[in-house]
Amino acid sequence: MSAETDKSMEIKILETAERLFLEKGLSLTSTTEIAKAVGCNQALVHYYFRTKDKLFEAVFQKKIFVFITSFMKIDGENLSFEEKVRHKIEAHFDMLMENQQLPFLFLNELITNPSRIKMIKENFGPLPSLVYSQFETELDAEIQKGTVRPIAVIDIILSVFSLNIGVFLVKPVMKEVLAMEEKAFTAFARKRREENVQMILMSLKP
Amino acid sequence: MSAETDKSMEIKILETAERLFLEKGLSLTSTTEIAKAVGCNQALVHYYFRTKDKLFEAVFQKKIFVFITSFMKIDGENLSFEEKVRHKIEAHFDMLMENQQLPFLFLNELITNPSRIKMIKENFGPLPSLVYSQFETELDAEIQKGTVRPIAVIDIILSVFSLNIGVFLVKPVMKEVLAMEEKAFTAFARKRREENVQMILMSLKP
DNA sequence: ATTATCTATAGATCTATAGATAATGC
DNA sequence: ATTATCTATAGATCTATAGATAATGC
Repeated sequence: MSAETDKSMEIKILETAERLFLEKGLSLTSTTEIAKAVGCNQALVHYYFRTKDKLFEAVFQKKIFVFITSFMKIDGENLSFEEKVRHKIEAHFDMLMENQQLPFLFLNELITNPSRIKMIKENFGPLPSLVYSQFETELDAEIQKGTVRPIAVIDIILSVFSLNIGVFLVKPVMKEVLAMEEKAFTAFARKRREENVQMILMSLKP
Repeated sequence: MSAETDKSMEIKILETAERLFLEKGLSLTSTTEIAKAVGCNQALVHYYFRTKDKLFEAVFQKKIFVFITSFMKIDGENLSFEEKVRHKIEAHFDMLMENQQLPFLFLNELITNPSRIKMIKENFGPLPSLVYSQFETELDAEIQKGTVRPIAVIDIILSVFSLNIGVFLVKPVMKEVLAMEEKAFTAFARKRREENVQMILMSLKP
């Protein structure tokens, strides 16, 4: 009895759905296809998750959680502000490295179903905004001290998101146009990780 | 006889398809829906474009063209390197401002149909790489002079793309989470335009 | 008894095409 | 005559559910 067969069907369905949704998005993945990949019949998918949309929501929640928490790690108190910023950027980048299709999944949903964003907001409660305002306090202190130029948190976050996510969004194009192999891309991404950190840190200089 | 009725059905279909594909992507737009929006029957869509995929390709080509040419404008010779870079970033940003759903369309296709990238490559011939290598020459000259730190063109392009596109990708989230109106977003985007220019220019400093 | 899994099917799409009719260009 | 437009339909999905059967927990 392999580990695979040990897993409950419910979990197998969820995991397969996750894989397929990440590969091809919600609308191009059918419950029929999920069932086929799992090795059960299509009715069972609906037995456990009722509707395709609820199944997707379960996957989406999991992934949103991974995404959001990566940016919320609270660092040790003994680090300098610059080091804290570096760690946050790197944590975010590393999460993306581990979950390379994640940006595509999110962006896809942003177009087709903006209402799912509301769901995120409601489900995560006050934790993200707590972390946000804590970072804001630290940032403002640095600005007061004159070690960081006046800048809003939202601008920093947007720059980090953009630069980090951009590396993975452009991946299919680079692979095609520059005939880049997976290994070459990984090397490129590693360089970009540091490049992104440097760009952000430089942009904070007064 | 309004201007609308004057347009040939073929053009009306193409324009409507463009609008719907940009709004909801390829897979969520049916030829039935396009026909309904145009005001003709569904068979006519196929009469002019044979398949839904060919219709999409026609739209996609047009949009890719807009996207690529925005980054290829050749500036006057009398501008400094820094000013040329600024102009390129701004041209790219302005094109996105005018075509805000474009990044979503592209990213959507990157996931579902990476082979369409190949099509782009083949259809545009050597022009993009000519502009690319001309920019590379100018960049290398600056690096030689010591006015710009050693950096590859691809890194600059990726940073510009990421920062510019990021503004529009994050728009639905900002509108939802920060309850931002269209007007507020436009103001935010205008600030980001200059912010992005500054970030790139700073990152080029030796 | 309850829960998990299957078979079968209704009903709603959707794409693409065949074939009929209307409009247009010589 | 040729081109544009329509009606009708085949065939392929796909989602969701009803109802039958098998497996499991007391």
